[in-house]
Amino acid sequence: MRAPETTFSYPYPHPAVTADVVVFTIRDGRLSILLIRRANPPYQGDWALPGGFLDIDEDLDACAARELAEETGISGVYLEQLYTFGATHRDPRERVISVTYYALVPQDALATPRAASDAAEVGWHAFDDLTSLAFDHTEIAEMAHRRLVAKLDYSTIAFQFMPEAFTLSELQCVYEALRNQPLDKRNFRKRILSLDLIEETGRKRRNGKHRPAREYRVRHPKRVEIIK
Amino acid sequence: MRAPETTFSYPYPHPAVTADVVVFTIRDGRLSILLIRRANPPYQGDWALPGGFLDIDEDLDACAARELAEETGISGVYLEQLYTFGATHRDPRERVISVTYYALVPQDALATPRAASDAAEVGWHAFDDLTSLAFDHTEIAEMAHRRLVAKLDYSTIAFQFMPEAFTLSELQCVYEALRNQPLDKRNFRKRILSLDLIEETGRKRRNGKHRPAREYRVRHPKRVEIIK
DNA sequence: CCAAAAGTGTTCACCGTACACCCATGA
DNA sequence: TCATGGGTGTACGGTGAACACTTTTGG
Repeated sequence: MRAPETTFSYPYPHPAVTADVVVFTIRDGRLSILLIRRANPPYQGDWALPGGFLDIDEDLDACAARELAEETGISGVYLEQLYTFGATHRDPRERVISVTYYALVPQDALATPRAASDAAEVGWHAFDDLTSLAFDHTEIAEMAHRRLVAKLDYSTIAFQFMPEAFTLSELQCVYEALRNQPLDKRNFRKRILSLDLIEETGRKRRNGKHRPAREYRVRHPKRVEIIK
Repeated sequence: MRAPETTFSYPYPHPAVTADVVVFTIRDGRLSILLIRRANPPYQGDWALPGGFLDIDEDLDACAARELAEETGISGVYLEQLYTFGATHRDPRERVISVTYYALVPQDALATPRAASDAAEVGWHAFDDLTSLAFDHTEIAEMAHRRLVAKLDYSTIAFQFMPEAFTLSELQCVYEALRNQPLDKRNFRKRILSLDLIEETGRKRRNGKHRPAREYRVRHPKRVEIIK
């Protein structure tokens, strides 16, 4: 550390620090992310990730959760740190270090996210249709997507997208949306059930003019963690 | 973003930002990390990770590389961002956000790292013998270790520990040190060679009173990347 | 009885694992 | 000739992938 230890704090200029969040969900069978249209310059009118400045006495994780709640009304969801972006001119106003997170929101939990005062608009956007976002947020969203897809293979992260009760077909749709490819129904069900992670609720889901599907729930919701 | 857009910069206090690096190598068949004994308070006399404050016009990655070079003389090695630690009181002096990295140093490249002016001492320590470090650096080192071990399974990261020319036995020692368990020689060689990533140099290594070992090198040193 | 999604087993190829002996060299 | 690490092949079991038909309901 280069700080002169005799002074209270490091005497050189400090950068600003923000937490920004890539919020994923599955809507209509498509992976989607939540964006905010910027009400003010820079990038006024562009879509951006929810996020904001770190309070000086606030933990990083708490900042991400708070900004998410303030700007979109979403709370209580899976939230994990992704990466820290700190290129020197990523924000034209001043030096800003962005500690980024990604969040996974269950399919049903969303109704409509509410817009906060400093956001002109909040909305879900299909990930595949993203055009360019404000700042370096496109790059951030792409990294979050790569991480999410990679984690599918060695974790049970996909369950974070499910409501409390769900059917195996719904779960399969989530996997298919994330991988962007169809899966074999029999192999999928075999693999999921062999994890011994979900159990039948006993109820059935009537969903149209066809055979009703069994409902399942996660056995121990507290620890839907990495398996492997 | 909550910043009033009419002012040039965010008017609330900014935290300090540091880059800290967990430097790994293999010494005498043991995974080791490079530590610096702190010359000044806080934690005076304790061992800590190399690292230091971010310059206001410097990229994060550049800061990590610079601090590593300044404090230990090591440069040109594999360096990857790990995680960002930002608990509110992790540094007693002021609010400090630590963007952490880990580095992998080839076995031979090291002679002795040189100590910088503000470090009383620099030295390699067997990872398994670590006692507690300054700040939250123990936690950081443990996370880096978990990441390193996890990456062994789906990447070719272990080659970063190898000098330009090496034998298969040496490579196997590296894997064994990282996993902390012995591997079958035949299976190991089969797996490594099937990657088609290394080639014989044509030379042999004479290393005592026994059969000489073939030397290998990485085929395309530029892209020893994730394989899977 | 027809349309639509739910539900169900078997076969095969591949890969990771277990396992033991001969080879080349220096002393 | 002996001690030491270098170098080699096969057999087995488990896992992931391919693949098609019957069941249950609503209209």
